[in-house]
Amino acid sequence: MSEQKVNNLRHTASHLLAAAVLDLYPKTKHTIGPVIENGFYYDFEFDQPISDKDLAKIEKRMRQLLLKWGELKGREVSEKEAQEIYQDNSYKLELIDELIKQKEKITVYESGGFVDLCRGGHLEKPKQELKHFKLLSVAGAYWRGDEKNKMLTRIYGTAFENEKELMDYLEQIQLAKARDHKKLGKDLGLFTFSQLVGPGLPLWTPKGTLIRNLLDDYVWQLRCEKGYQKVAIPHITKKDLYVVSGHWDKFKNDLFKITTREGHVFAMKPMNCPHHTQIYNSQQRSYRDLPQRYAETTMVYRDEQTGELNGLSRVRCITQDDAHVFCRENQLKQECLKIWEIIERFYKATGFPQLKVRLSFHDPKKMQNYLGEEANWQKWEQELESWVKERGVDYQVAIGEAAFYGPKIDFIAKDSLQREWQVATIQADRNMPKSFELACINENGGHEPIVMIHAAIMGSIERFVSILIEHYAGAFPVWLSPVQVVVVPVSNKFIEQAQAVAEVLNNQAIRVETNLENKPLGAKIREQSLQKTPYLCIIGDKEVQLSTEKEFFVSVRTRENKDLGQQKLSEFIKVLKQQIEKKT
RNA sequence: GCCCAGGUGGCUCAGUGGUAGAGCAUCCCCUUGGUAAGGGGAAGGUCGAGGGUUCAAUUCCCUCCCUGGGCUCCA
Repeated sequence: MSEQKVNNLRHTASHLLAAAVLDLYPKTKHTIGPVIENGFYYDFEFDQPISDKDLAKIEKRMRQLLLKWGELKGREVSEKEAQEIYQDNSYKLELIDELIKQKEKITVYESGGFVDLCRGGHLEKPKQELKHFKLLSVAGAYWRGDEKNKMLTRIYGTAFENEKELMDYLEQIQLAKARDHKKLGKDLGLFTFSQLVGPGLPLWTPKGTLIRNLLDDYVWQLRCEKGYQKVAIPHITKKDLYVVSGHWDKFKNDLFKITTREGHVFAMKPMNCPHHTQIYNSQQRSYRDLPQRYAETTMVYRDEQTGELNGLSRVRCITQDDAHVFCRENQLKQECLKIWEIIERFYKATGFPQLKVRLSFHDPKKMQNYLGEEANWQKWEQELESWVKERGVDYQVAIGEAAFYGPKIDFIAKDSLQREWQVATIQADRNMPKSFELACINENGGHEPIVMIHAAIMGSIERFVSILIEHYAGAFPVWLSPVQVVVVPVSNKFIEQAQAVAEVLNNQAIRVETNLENKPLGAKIREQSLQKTPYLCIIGDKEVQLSTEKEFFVSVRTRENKDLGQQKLSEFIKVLKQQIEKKT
């Protein structure tokens, strides 16, 4: 089905939704109802609260009204007529005013007695073509997306050309729910939240911590190869640091502030770059010492509004795998490309071989949001774009997505449900070096301003782990599995042998557990499957018979329900180690 | 922060104006088993917190806390 047709389908459905709502709740004011990815919505001002329990009723009315709907007939109306139609609807009047100001034609479309301000694009035969739609949820949304405006009630829905596509889509939503990291994180015992500790402050269990550390160790391994050095900084600072960096001005409402007993204002660090500049600036730097590459995985703290918090995806304490490179202009490209290389290797190993590249640029219309001169921004952005072009990768440009201090190369991963997540980032920054007067002594003995690169591979470890959990539905690759093997005796006659096998695995640095519970094998297999442990080693009479003094035999079973049969323990360990080494 | 919906044992959920139930998990006993749940028993909850209405509140009302779906924001 063509994209245009789907859009028309959904656009028509949104009109029908508005018609049904006005029919059921005549005092409602309808506002706008665009088509979005995977569906449509319509925003209303209701005179009474609407909840998702009302959706079935509205959907039913939509189907009733549809019986009377023919083609939506469009016509141009005069300014006066338009204002008359919507005399009681301030939202539509605002839209009409805008059309007038922009000297655009005002058109309305009508079907089944329902008239809506619209520029067209509908189905020709709604009654026949609009069959497979569903209302999905109710939400609040500010008029025109501005929090200063009134909050309206948004109804989300979707429509497809045939029943199968609709059902597939609804199933997709269910699938996503089943692998929600908040659910799996609990089921797999990776992290938890405590009401005493507070919202947005995850607590990591031993298993979850293991995953965090494995990921972080791998990032460090890759960075180490590129000449990075670890640094460490305190988690609070005098406010003065952020006044100089510009963060105080821009983000002071989002900082956790601390007043000392002597009345000085401190803040929990919301990012690390200003601290790192002070390490760079702790001594005079020769051009020979550059680049200085500092890496630090550390938590930052941001006073996010409670409504913005969500599982691990959005938290108040974020672990960043942060790095800052301080270098000369002529080293910038090479350093950025090194980071790019790290990013590619890391995402390949974590199951995202294809990354999309996004250039996040400033918005020329909103220069008040950025430090520095616009002409410079353009120059810096062209520079980034030229490197990306040189590498010959596809990319998109996102206006207004830059950091306030510089443009970014952002990397976007696509997960197994085809959802996209912004992950790694490389940012070239001349503003903060200027604010902190970062320089080096160059070949001529002069002070030369330097450039600073901000680079995160995972970005936020919390968020990255949440993406990984959902990407793998909790079935992590062997190298990341908190428990790689569970050893299970068929009955307690074989406990001793099971423990001996586990010890061998443990001595080979395999993460192994034994399951000696008083339960039948089937129950233990079920547990392995639910916990997504990659391998189960089964020890029973047959394995004991095969085993010798020098060599244990085990029966191996995978979490994918495959029986790999009896094999030598040493052979199994070899296979395991290969998988861990190759990170598969 | 804003709109809507929720919060009942560790988990998933039922239920009621007269202070609570199920399944799974836990613990104990029996069973000693071969590829997704063996059987029995016990223990476990001031029904998110505080206030109000009432003879009586987990249930009705208010405030707050927390969670979810969105919106706004995101260095």
